[in-house]
Amino acid sequence: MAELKRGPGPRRRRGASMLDVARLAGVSGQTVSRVSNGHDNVEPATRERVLAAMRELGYRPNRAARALRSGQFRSIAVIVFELSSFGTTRSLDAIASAAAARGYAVDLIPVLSATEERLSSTFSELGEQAVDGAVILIEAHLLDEIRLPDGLPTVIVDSSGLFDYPIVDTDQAQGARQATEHLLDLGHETVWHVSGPPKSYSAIRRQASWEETLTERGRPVPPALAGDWSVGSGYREGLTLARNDAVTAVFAANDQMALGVLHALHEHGRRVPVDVSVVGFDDMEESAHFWPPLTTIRQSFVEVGRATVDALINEIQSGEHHRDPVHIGTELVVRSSTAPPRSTSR
Amino acid sequence: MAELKRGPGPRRRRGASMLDVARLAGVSGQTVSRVSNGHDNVEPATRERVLAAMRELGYRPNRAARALRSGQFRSIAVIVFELSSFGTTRSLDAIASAAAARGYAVDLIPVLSATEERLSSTFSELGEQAVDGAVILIEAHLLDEIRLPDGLPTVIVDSSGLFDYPIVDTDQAQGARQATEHLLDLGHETVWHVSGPPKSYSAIRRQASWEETLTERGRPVPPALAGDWSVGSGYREGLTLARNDAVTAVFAANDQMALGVLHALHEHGRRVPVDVSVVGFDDMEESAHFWPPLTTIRQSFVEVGRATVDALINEIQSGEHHRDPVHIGTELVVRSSTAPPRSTSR
DNA sequence: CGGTAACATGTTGACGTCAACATCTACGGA
DNA sequence: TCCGTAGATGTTGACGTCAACATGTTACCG
Repeated sequence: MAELKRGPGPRRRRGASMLDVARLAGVSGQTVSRVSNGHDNVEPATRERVLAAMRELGYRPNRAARALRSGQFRSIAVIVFELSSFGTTRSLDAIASAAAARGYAVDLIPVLSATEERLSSTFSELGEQAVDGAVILIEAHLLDEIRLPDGLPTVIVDSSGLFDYPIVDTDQAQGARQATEHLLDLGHETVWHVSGPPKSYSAIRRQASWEETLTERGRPVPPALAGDWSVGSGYREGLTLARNDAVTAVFAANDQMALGVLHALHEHGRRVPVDVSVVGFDDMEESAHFWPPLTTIRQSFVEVGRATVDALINEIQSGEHHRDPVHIGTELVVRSSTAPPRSTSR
Repeated sequence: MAELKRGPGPRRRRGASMLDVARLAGVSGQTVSRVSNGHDNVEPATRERVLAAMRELGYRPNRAARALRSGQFRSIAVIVFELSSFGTTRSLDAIASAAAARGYAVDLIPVLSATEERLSSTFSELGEQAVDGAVILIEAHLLDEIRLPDGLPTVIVDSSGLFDYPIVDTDQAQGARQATEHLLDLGHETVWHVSGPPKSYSAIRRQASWEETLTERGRPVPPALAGDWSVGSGYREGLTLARNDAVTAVFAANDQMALGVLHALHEHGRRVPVDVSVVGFDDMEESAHFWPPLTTIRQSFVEVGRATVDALINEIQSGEHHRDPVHIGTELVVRSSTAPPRSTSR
């Protein structure tokens, strides 16, 4: 009976392993490992032979095996709510770059917005992810109902400080103060505020600082209008502001809502900045080309991302828990959406 | 001499393993594996005991071990150039969601924009990533100089079709035709075009389709103005258009550039849509609140993401290579930035 | 009441890597 | 000459999981 011939061994899909390289180079697997990891106790000639074999076989170390052996995945999870928000996107970008620079991969874990119930299941699955740590880019309040996996190093961006995790964030208070003071300094009697979602700590802090600044200066504090970061909410609240002739200065908690406010003001024929001045927060790329170009508060997402990754990787590698919050400074960018009030009434 | 007491065994950082659970439940590791994977050949009572043990120990399967055993990582890489572009962000979001729904993790691999040289190194490292496949969200032209890892299933979003990888993309031609025809139907003599970067295939196809539509209708084809997707470039080219009184209709290859064009037109006192009509492409959330609200072409990033992930996972699991490009339809969204020309000159 | 199918459960080994330890070689000093 | 030593290289086993196979148990059949 004819033998079953299967060619030169079963064509396995997997790539070449260390042992394949070792065989080809006529050395032991361990030597390949040493070359692969750049250890220096290898004869130059041997190293050459091994490298050649690697090249010939297209050898790539298997990360799964490495991770299994070392217990480290060299990758971190970033948990995001949705990417539509400008800030989140930029933070993610910055975090990914910073992580890559440190040799860590980034696992993107999206949480469905509509079905928040899915959140907890996502989190419970997080424990199964092949990651050494996690960055939470979600509005922190959602964490109330959530149990983070025990023992997984975690850093939160945007938080109340109520949680026992390191926190990295833009200095919200500073930014809101800069925005408010800029408008007051121009001569406005007071400043109205369109806030972010009432459960976001970033939003809360921006609002608190706006209020504080007004109070310090002895100005009346108008009721804050609650938005949700979206352009649409800015427009909605903007309509209210547009109808109120007493409004001469508005501080929106982000640029997107500021855009909505501009839209509403335009629709109602209120001129910007002649009748009403508007300030945003974020300095997204588009803001310089709004009509009129938007005065805003610039925050450094790159720095936030770098600091976040630093804090996380530091905790992963040292096991230590840095509780000190890190705050990244902000900068006022003046464009043409702000000007002195038409008639300085006082 | 006193013994070194170290408590109840060395406190290992690693979580409980299958064997720990097995021991606690008084069964073999294999039975735990069966419960863990939902096989049904386990006595209900035993299953209960195992589940209880899992709960008590907080057991989570180790993905590295699973991956090593099975040769599958259940994760895919998404290679992005930068996240600043709206389209990329939305695609990424959609891909991440679709992948999560299929039980795959997403590895975000950023490629530095400034140092394009880093690109190839990133790619060579890609082989080391613990992924089963890759999605390329980069402008495909960058791939010319790049060697993709052999044998790694890959899908390209935005491509010329020159590569031997499955391609998924919005139907650029259809969208550009809709935009151009909308303006012509309003009575404009012809349509000017601010294109995307000349090396992006999406941009090329939008431009080609714009040109073709004009030609079909026997209209003059003005020179295309080359932008690079950014607001700033839209503004720059917009200045040229604003100075030219012959321009009554503009089709910008994306909403961000359209915003720049609006800015330039405003600055030069050209009214939109009275003097000039403008159409964008993408329908980003902000577009409805530009001033005036932007008429644009809506593309379904969700569908593109889903189709991309489907194609990729399909290839991963079946090993088959679908070469047919997938095109996702577009939709014209009419807002107030377009209107008939002031005086229908003919 | 032996035989055996059907099912629950256990045992073994291999996936690829690398730390720890074991050998082996070459060379210098006494 | 012999030993010690340093450096190169090899051998072994374990990380956690799961497919394949082995064993045990029950129950039903003729």
